[in-house]
Order: sequence, then C-alpha cells, then structure tokens
Amino acid sequence: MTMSNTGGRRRPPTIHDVAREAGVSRGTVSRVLNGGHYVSPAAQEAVNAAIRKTGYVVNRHARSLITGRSDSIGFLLTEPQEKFFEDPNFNVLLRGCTQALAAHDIPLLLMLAGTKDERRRITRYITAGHVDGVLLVSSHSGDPVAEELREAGVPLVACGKPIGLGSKVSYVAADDRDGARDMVRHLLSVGRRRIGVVTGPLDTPGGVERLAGYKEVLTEAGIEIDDRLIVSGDYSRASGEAGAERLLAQAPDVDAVFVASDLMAQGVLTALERSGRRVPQDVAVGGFDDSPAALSARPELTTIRQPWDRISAEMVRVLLAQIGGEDPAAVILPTELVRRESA
Amino acid sequence: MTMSNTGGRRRPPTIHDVAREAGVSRGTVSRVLNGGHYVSPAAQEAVNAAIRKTGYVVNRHARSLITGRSDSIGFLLTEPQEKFFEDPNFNVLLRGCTQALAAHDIPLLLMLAGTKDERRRITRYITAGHVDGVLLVSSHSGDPVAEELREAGVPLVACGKPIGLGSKVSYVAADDRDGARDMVRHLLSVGRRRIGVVTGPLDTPGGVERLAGYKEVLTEAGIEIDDRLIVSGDYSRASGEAGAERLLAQAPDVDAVFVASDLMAQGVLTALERSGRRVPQDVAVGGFDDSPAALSARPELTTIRQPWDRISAEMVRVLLAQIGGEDPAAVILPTELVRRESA
DNA sequence: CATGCTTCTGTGAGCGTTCACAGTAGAGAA
DNA sequence: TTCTCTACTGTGAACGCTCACAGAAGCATG
Repeated sequence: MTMSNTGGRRRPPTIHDVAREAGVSRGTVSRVLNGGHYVSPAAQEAVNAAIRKTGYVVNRHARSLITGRSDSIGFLLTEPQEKFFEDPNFNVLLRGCTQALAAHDIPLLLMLAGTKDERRRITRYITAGHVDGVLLVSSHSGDPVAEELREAGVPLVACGKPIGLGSKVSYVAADDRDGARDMVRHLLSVGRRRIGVVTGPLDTPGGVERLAGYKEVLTEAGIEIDDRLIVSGDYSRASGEAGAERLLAQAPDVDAVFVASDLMAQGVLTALERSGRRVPQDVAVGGFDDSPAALSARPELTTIRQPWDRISAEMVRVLLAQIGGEDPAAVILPTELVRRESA
Repeated sequence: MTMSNTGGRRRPPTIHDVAREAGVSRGTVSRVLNGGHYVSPAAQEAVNAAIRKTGYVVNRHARSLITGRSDSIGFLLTEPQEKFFEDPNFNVLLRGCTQALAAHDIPLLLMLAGTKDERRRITRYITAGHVDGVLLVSSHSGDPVAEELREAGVPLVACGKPIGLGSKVSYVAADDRDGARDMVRHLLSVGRRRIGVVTGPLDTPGGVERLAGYKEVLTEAGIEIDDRLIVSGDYSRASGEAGAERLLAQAPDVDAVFVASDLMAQGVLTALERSGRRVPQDVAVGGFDDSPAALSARPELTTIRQPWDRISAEMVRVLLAQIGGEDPAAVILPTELVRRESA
C-alpha cells in the first residue's frame, strides 16, 4: 500500500461541485463566472453562495485550454542583465506593471533574456501562446527577440520608443525632449551659461531626444552649441564618471552639466569632487529619471522625474487593449522637474 | 461575415499533428516528450524529427489540466514594498531565482503582497494550485500569508530563517553569525577597540544573529560589551543615519562601526561625514550584504558578501526537491569578507 | 508447444472548463 | 388560441494532453 501523500493537498472543488451545491447546471455557474449575463437573480445569488461555501476558484488551465487565452502576460527584459541590477528604474517599472496586472487578476511572468539560449527558449515559450502579450524592456536597437515576436503577431508594448520595429508595436515613453528642455532652462535660470551635457547612448531614441532638447533650448537662448561641451555615456555610473573627466579636460570652464541619467550623474559628482569643484556652487548638476539614486547622491540630485507609475499603468492598459483587438498605440507622458540640491 | 482576426496568430500544432507526421500514435509522442522510456530508437528519432519539422511546443494548459501540476512557481514578496525598491539585494535574488528556474523550463510568477486585498487574492491564487510552490521573501515575523500557505501544505522555501513557522518550511540563509564574527575580527585586526554596532531589526533572526556574532568576538577578545555602543535600525538608509547620530552622542570615542546592512552603512557614512570624522582614519565602517550600494558608497564599503547567486540557486533546488516529495530542508551558506576602503 | 517476461505501441477515457445549441417558460401581439 | 420574442437553463462536445490498460511482438524458459 504505497500512498504517496505529499503534504495532503486535496483536490480543490470544481465547477461541478458548485453547480450541485447551488442546484443549477455547469453552464449557469460558468455564466455567473463570466459576467453574469442571461442569469436570473435567484440563480446568480445561489451560485455566489455556493462559491463562497465551497471556496471554489476557477481552474485556469481548463479555461485556457478551451479559450486559447492564457490570461497571463510576460515581462520581458532583453537588456544586458547588469543594468537590471544597477538601475532602480527597472524595479519601479516591474512593480508598477505587476500591480496594474494584479488589478485584472493577471499574473506576470518574469522573463530574462540574457544569453542566446535563454532568448531562444523564451521566444518559443511566447510564440507557443503561453502568454497573451508581452511588456518589453529593451532600450538597444535591433532587438532580435522583439522582432521575432512582432512577426509572430504577439501583442507587444515597449517601454520607450523601440527602434526598427514597425508601427505594430505599441510603446509608452516619457517626453524625453521636453524633460531635457525643462532641465536646461532651469540651469539657464540659475545663471549658468557654459552648460555641458553627458548624453545617453545615441543609438537609442531616448538618448537622441534628450540631447535634442538640450540643443534646442541653448539655441533659443542664443547660445552657440559647443561640441567640447558634449560627451556621451551609456547610462551607467562608470560612464558618467568617465564622461565628466573628458568634459572637464575639453572645457574646464564648464559651470553646469545636464546628465541624461541619475546613475551617470552619480559618476559625474564623483569626478567633480575629485577635480576639486563644489556642487552646485562651481558646477551645477542636473540628472534625469528621479530614480532612488537621485536621493542617495550627495548632494541630492536636481533631476527630471519620469512618471514610472503612470508609465507602467499605461503599458498594461495599452497591452490589454491590444490583446482585446485594438490597434497599437503610442503614449507619451509628461515629465516634471524635481529641484533638490545639485542645481 | 464577421471574422475577428486579431493579428493572424494561427493555432499551433498539437501532439496529434506530430503523431501523424511521425507515423506513430499520440501515446508514443507523449512518451518521447516525457523522458523517452519504453520507446524504440526508431520511433524516438521519427518523433523528434516531426517535432522539429512542425515546430511543436507542448500545450502546458492541457498538460497541467491532467497532471494537476502547474509547472510554474511563485516568487512572493511580502516585505513592505519600499524595500523592494531601495534594496538591490532583491534584484539579485529575483534574477538568480528566475534563471535557476529557467534552466528547468519553469516560469516564475512575480507576486507582490503589499495591501490586504493583494494578500487575499494571492493566497487564493496559490492555494488554488495555480503554482506548485513558492519562493518567499519576508523578513518580518509572523507573516500571515506564509502561515496560511504552510497550513494549506504548499511547498515553501523562505529566504532567511522564518519566524513562527514550523519545520515544514524550508529556508536558505547566509551564515549571519559567522559573517558578523568575520567583520568584527577584521575591525579588531586593524587596531580598533571601541567598536560600535548598528543592528538590523531585532525581531528577525538575521538581526539577532549578526548582533550575536558581534558580541561573541568582542567577548572572546576580552573586551566588555558596552550598551552605549549598540543601536538598532531597520536596514534602511535613513535608520543607519539616525543610528549613527545616536551612537556618536552616546559614545563619541567610537573608532569603528559594524553596520548590519550596506544600505544602513551609507547612512552611517553620511552621519560620520557630517560630524567631521574621516573614514576609515577616525572611524572604520564595516557593512553587510555586499550589495551594489557598497560600491556606490564613498569611501567604498568593506563588507560581508552574502552569496546571493548561491542562495537563489539553493532556494530553487530545495523547492523543487520539496515539490518532488522530499522533506523540507534548511541550508546555511558561508559568507565572505570583502575588503575595500572603509575599514 | 505453452508460458512468462520484457519491450514497445495504440486506444479510450477523462482532466475542468467554455461554447454552441436546443429547449422551456412566460409575456405580449396577432 | 397561436405565434413570436425574450429571458433563462441544461446538455453534449470539444480543447490538447497524460494515464492506465490492453495487446503485440520477440525471446528465453519450462
């Protein structure tokens, strides 16, 4: 007598049990579960009571088998994995998406596509229909996974404008250009004229747009663009430090720096401190993101807030809409200047 | 004629298609899929070829419906949500678990149990059998969700020793006491004698153990425990700053501080700087975790590395074993002193 | 030649849902 | 009355898979 009883989890009640308990048929229970149209109030009530009494929870596998939907979505990260650790923005985004989906009772599957093997596995998983749609985080251009998913017709919403993907891919992004404009205007308003910039990667729309905003405002203000004041980084802390070194070498008279990410700004602060310059007295520093890094920097960073909570909410909204048959959409959200100590 | 064609995803091939293609029956294909026992080499080969040709991927819903397993596991965070953002350790853990599971082709469902509503929803979801097991992150004591899951017999592995749960819950943790011992020994070895400590929350085993290690080493060294040198925090940066203020007021002659987390250590550094003390010349500072925060601190933190990659790998291993019917287990992993600038 | 054992294969049933369809009852119109 | 329409309910089939079972073939043993 070998009964393998692993912890004693007994089989949960089925729709049948509920139907019997309520004195109705499976069909009626199913109708109550899915919106309750064409169900008499009496039956409605009886079924709900039976559900409460039995503790019934729908078996999603059985449902998915017949509907063809999985009622789950994937959160796909194709960034180099290090970024995932270093950049607190991902956390905020991931949390926001998870919660927005939870409100719809949809679980989020975390998918990390670092290696080539993982990419292949994940692509197969998704195209096999195991998720209904994908929230995509991938700033670099020409992402092969995204391209493949798009071709397979998988509903896709990117965070930030994707490159090289057609209009079939929705995206949600902050208004990078406008945010950059706000920051540079602020630096002007506190009396700075030799304003440098550490850009993000210039093969991404975000990097390009933030630089464009910088140039626009300076030009409007009648200040000539000086190439010695422009260096570029890759959003990492180290690249901010290196960028600031270059900037200081090329233009020692710089009196402000607009840095395209808070993490890079931390690096810039380190380099400035090493060069003996005080922030903000000698050089004002403006960041971008309003990530937790902005608060842990010394001095605390004046920065441009990206509305991550709204971004994640919109990503989920747009994705669900697209799964529901609507056309892909692009959503641009406003940013906000957050004034702290560094500028 | 209203054909609702949403993007043209056609139904993927089924096990039937593969069977027909290979000239065998469904049963044989199924056997190949699940280990290949009792299958002739010829059939094996034919089925594999057919799978490649058709691009077949198993329908997990259909499989789960009959096996009763979901072949997916939940990563449950019942911490106050802010920690999730502030503490980079979570990232490392989450990534490690995701990848370890990916190697078994098991998706990870991210579950954030912040509000009471979310907790109820998630508990129902899990106990309904929609995941086979749960990786639990929850440092505070008396977690009601964990308790409920344990009672329902859901396989559970906690990160760090849980409180108030019976021996039915597995856990994986770093050797907190030994790590603390190493750090305090190190502080002694660089000539410090008035060594303070900022503990973690003392209602958690981690907090208690790290304090115990501190006391042990001092006692061994013949140094009397001075209560003025002991203050406690909650692992947050702010509590580290406040703790250091108290410490400096109670014992101005302190020449080293062992801080129970890197994040708190950042706060300690801030307070020390404000008080005019140099690190490490006047006061040496030792952290705990070796989180990314340790590297972004100035000076860079000497700290105790928690082996997060091994912790996540072990959590997954133990959980899968438990799902497979093995008994719950406790795993303690060794830590390592990482010497940098602050001590 | 019968019997047993091992290795392999096909078949029917069933997992818990949803969906399409058929059917019932009651109300109102012809 | 008879017909139609609406509101509601029950039933069988199907979704794609695994599992238990039956059976076939090959080989050794009695």
